Amino acid sequence: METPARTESTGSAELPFDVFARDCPSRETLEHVTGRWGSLTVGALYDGARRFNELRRRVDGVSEKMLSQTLHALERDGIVHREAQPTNPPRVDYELTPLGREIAERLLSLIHFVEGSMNPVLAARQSYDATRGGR
Amino acid sequence: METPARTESTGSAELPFDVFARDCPSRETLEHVTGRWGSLTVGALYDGARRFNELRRRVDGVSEKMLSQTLHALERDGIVHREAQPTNPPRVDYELTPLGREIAERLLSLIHFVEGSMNPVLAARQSYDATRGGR
DNA sequence: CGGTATCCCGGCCGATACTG
DNA sequence: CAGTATCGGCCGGGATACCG
Repeated sequence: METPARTESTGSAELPFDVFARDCPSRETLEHVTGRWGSLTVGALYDGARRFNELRRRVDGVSEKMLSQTLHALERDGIVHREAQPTNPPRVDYELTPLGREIAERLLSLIHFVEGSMNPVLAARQSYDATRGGR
Repeated sequence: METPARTESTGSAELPFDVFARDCPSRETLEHVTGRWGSLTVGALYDGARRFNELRRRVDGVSEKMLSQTLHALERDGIVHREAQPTNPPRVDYELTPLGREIAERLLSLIHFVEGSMNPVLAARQSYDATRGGR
């Protein structure tokens, strides 16, 4: 595994990869992971391996195309492992890699916090809308 | 206004808001926070208050329109606080609310981990592309 | 079951111009 | 400086049809 080099200050010039820079590849990977379907897919896989249609049911609202596309991007980034069994009917399992698991932990921390913060958020929205009216 | 006595803290039991459900408002807020510009904007504000164009420079590549739109969504959700001073020239500061700061911590944990994982990610990409041949 | 290929629409997003 | 208004391209993403 890699060394947990402690870098918590933003704007640090020490890291070779800076997500705030427009051309940094880390921005792409971050979007794969935080994107509309990426975050939910990674989150759904944290429980364990799942099959395609199983995943599709869990990530409510995702289309076949988008799930397939999302899984490919995540597989390419080494976040998801795809294991196909040449049986009939075919069975394919998707599961997080060790890297993916670490990402999922941090993602779920965020997701759960957001879920638990929705009452304040909804209150803030009402307050905002009341103040601004329609504009 | 009557306030629900229920705590908004993370109770491991069944949450009223489930991001995996298609119609849950938490999914919108999650997207505001994890979206292409939302994640970078929240991350950039973790250091402290910033002015509009200052923020625009920090979040490399964002347009005025998208930054404005992103900030409005975050403000409406109670994640960012906007403070305008009626001076000339005008000066407007954006800063995270306490809620926003908690979200930013979790987001930055993810961002920094992704930045620090880019070498394995890039290696995985090359391996994937080599296998598939570039299709 | 587990996908890929194709069509196509809505809206995300950038560019530009304008206001206070 | 701190935005809003408008236009237009492009692509995210849903629907459908089709393969192994």
